[in-house]
Amino acid sequence: MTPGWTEDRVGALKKLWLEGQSASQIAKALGGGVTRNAVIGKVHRLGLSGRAAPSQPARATFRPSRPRPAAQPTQAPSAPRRIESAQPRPAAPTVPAPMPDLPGTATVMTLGAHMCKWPIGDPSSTEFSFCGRRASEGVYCVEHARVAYQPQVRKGGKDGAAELARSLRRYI
DNA sequence: CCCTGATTCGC
DNA sequence: GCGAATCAGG
Repeated sequence: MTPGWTEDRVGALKKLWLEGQSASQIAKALGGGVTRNAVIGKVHRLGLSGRAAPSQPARATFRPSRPRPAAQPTQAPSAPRRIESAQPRPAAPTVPAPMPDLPGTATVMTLGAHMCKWPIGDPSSTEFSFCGRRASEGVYCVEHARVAYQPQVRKGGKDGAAELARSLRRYI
C-alpha cells in the first residue's frame, strides 16, 4: 500500500510537522508504508524544512557529499569536485582550565608556615599554587578546612552506627 | 544505542 | 517526485 502523497496526507504532514512533531512520529501517524525518511524528504521538497520549534538548533556542520559505495560501471565521469575545506587552523587557543578557586597566590616558594596549603590548579602546571590564606585549621584556612575535613555523618539510621558512635563517645 | 533532522542521489 | 542510505549531532 503506497498511496503516495495525496492531498490529505500532505495536509496531515504539514499540520503535524508545523505542530512540532518529529519526522518519525509523523511517519507513524500517517500509517504504515511511510518512513521517517520519506517524511523528511517530503518536508524538504515542500520547502518547510525550517520549523517554529526545531527540536534541534539546525545544522551547523557541512557534509561534503555522500560517498556511495559505487553503483554501476557506467562511465563514471568521476567528477573530482571537492569541497574539502583547506582552511588553515584558526590557531588552537590553549584555554586555561577554569579555576573555581580564585586565590591562587602563594607558590611553593612563598608558602609560609601559617599559610593555607590548599592546592590550586594542576600540580604539573606552572600555574600551580596554593591558597595562601591564613591557615587556621591545621594547614588549611577555614574554608578549605571545611572541604578537607568534611563531616561524614551521612548515612545512618542503622543502630550499628549510632551505637558505635555512642560507645566511642565514652572513651573520648 | 536511542533519537533528531539534513543531504545526496539512484530510481 | 520519491525515499533509502548515510550522515552529523544530541
